[in-house]
Amino acid sequence: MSATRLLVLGVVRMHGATGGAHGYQVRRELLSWSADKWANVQPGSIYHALKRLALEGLLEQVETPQGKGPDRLAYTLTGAGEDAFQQELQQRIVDVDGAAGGAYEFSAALVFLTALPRALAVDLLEYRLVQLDGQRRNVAAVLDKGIEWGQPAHVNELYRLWLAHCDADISWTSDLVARLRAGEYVMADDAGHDFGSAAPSATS
Amino acid sequence: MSATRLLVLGVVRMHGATGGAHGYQVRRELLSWSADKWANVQPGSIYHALKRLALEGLLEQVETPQGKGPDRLAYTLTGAGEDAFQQELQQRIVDVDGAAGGAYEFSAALVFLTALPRALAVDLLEYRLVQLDGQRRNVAAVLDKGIEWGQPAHVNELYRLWLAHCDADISWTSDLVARLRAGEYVMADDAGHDFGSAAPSATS
DNA sequence: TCCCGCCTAGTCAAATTTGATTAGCAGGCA
DNA sequence: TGCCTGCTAATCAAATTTGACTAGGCGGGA
Repeated sequence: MSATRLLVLGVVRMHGATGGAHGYQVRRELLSWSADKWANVQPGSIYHALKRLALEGLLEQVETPQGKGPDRLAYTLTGAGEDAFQQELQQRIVDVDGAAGGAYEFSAALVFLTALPRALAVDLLEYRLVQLDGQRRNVAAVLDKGIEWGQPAHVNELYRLWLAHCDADISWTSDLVARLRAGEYVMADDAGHDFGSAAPSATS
Repeated sequence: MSATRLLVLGVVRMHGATGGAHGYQVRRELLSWSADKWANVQPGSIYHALKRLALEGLLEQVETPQGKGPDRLAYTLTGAGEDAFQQELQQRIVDVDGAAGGAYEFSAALVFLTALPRALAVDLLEYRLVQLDGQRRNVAAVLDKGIEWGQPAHVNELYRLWLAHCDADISWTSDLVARLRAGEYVMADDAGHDFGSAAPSATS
C-alpha cells in the first residue's frame, strides 16, 4: 500500500463520524498538512486511490445528501477498511526499510499515531527504535569495512549521511516515546479522543 | 527531471570513456550502489529513461559491436546531455525543497559529486548550507507559533522530526565541505580524475 | 445587472513506474 | 549428448501518478 493510499484511507476514517468524506475534502485536509510537499498528493492520485480502495472493499460509497454544487461522491470506511488501516499503520511504524524514502513512508503513519491506543503506540515505537538501532549498526559496519572495498568513495558519503539521519531518528523517537509515556496527546483509548483529531475543516 | 533520470544520465556518462553503456550495464551499476533501495530503479524505469533521454537528444544511440548474446543497445552522452547533467546535478545540490523526499532527491546528486571541480562543489554545498539553515529556521518558527494554531498536534510532531533531520543535514554538510577543502576525493579538476570513478564493472 | 475572479469538485490523456516474463547462451553434471 | 540452472538483456501489459483542464456556483464591484 502506497503512502497516498494510507493517507486517503486515514482521512476518510477521520471523517467517519460525520458520515464520510468526498475527494475534495480529503484533498483539502491533506493540503492543510502540506502533504503535497512530503507525500505526493496531486488531485488525480487522491481520486484514483479513492476509487481503488472502494473497488477493493476498503471504502464504501455512501449516498450523498446531494446538496448544491457539482457532483460529489462520499465514502466511508468498511470493516475491512478499518482492519487494513490499523494493520498498515502499525506496519509502517515498525518498518524502517528504505533509508531515504523511509522517512517519508513513516511520515504518512506518524500523522495517524493518535489513532492507536497509547500502550500500543509506545510498544511499536520502541520496536522501531530497535530496528533503527540495527540499521545504524549496519550502516556503521559498512562504513568501517567499506573504505577499502569496491564502490567509488562517494557512495560511502551516502552512508555517512544515512548514519546521521539514523541518529536523528533514534533520538527523536526516544523523545517521542518519553513524551507519550508522560501522557502527551490524546490517544485512541483516552477519554475525549476525537477519532483522529483533525482540525474541523469540513465544509460540505 | 526525476532522480532516476539523473542517475541513468550519470551512469551513462561514466561509461563515456569506454564507448557508451547499455541498459543492463546501467542497471548493474545502480544495483551495486543499492540504488534500488534509496531511489527506484526497477528495470523498466531504466530502459524507459534511456529511451526518453535519447528521444530528447541528451543521449545518442551508438552502434553496437554486436557481439554474441541478446540484442544490446548502447548509448553515449551528447553535448546537450553533458550540459543537462551538469545543470541538473548542480541544481539538486542547491535545492532543499521537499523535506522528506528531499533527502532522496539529494542522494542522486551526491553520487556524482566528484564530477564537479572542487571549488564549485564547495561553493554549491555552502549555498546548500544556507538553504538548509533557512529551512531550519522556518520549521523552528512554525513549531514555536504552531503549538496553539490549527492542525492536530501530530502534524507538529512531523515538524519536530524534520527539524532533527535538518540539523543532521547541516552538520553532515559542514563536515563534507571541510573534508573537500582538505583535499578529500579526486574531483573533476584534480589530476587522475577517472571521469566519474566507478568501480570497474563493465562486462561487455 | 453583468462580468470577473475565486472556490468547489472532479475528470482525463499522457507520462511514468512496476515487476513479471521472454529469450539467448554458457557451464556443470549425469 | 541432453538437461537444468543461472546470467545477460530487455520488453510489455497493467497500475499509478502527473497536473492541466472542465464546469458550476457565489460574492462583489462597476
